[in-house]
Amino acid sequence: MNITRAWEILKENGFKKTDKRELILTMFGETEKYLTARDLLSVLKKDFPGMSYDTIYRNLSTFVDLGILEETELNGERNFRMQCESEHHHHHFICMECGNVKEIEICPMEMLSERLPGYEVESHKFEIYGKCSSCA
Amino acid sequence: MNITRAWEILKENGFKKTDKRELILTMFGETEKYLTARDLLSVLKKDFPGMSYDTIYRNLSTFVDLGILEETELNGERNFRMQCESEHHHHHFICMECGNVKEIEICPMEMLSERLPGYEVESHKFEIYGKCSSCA
DNA sequence: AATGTAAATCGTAATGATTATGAATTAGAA
DNA sequence: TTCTAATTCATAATCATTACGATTTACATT
Repeated sequence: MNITRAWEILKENGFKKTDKRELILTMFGETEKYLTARDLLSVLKKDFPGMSYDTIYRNLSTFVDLGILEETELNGERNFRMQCESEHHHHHFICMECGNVKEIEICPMEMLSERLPGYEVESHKFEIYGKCSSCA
Repeated sequence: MNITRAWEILKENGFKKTDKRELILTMFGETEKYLTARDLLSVLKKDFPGMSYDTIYRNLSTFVDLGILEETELNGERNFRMQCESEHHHHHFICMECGNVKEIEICPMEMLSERLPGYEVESHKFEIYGKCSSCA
């Protein structure tokens, strides 16, 4: 996902172009790591001292709903990052040291669905945590 | 994990036998579902009106540390349940309707470690959510 | 059984993340 | 330029969780 595409999606869904959204998207565009609401606010405060959590969280929710961002929970905090370009379903290795994310191409559900007769699978979560090659 | 074994572990580690712990363990012993701190308190308040979250959370942490309970995060809340008897590593299907839990014997990490050269895997999370056969 | 002491609990307050609200501002269409 | 709904601001409320000092309790020891 790139910023241009993000704006397209926003426009298609009737959302307006604001300087706050611009900055938030820019921040996500510049990193592949997961960011928290706090991460964003601490940076955005510099340009917009009046910026409030309301603005952050409201936009994060919008972006997740529109598939611009993806979300996960780490240490009891919601974390967000740009939705992956990869068109195919995949999972993540997350480095707990530097925050870098590596895509895992394999999905365990492929070989598992047949093992759950009668069960209706709605979603699943598969994430690996550890140290990336640079941090290890 | 049964309650008798839980008390053994507590005793081994120098923890005392209290009526609060007794009730908490009983609640977990009666269900295979995940419970939240709120779930516990709402029931325990009946027997101990003065019971506080401090007591609940302190004991939940203790139990998790000792391997008596296992923990997961669902909808932004910490959820706990009796640690599975199964001696071998496994994962869970969790029914979002009734809360029932089914053990998944397969672990995706087995066939994945070799695909992460240089990466140091510390932990992983694999959970499946949906409706169990009764609820589907 | 009485005593001593560390552990556990109580009552309550603090914290941290997230959500909500009403007033003021602004983007973008008309 | 004007209008209006969307957005933001400023602030407060909520919810889950953690912390703290005072009190009580389990249980080992005498």
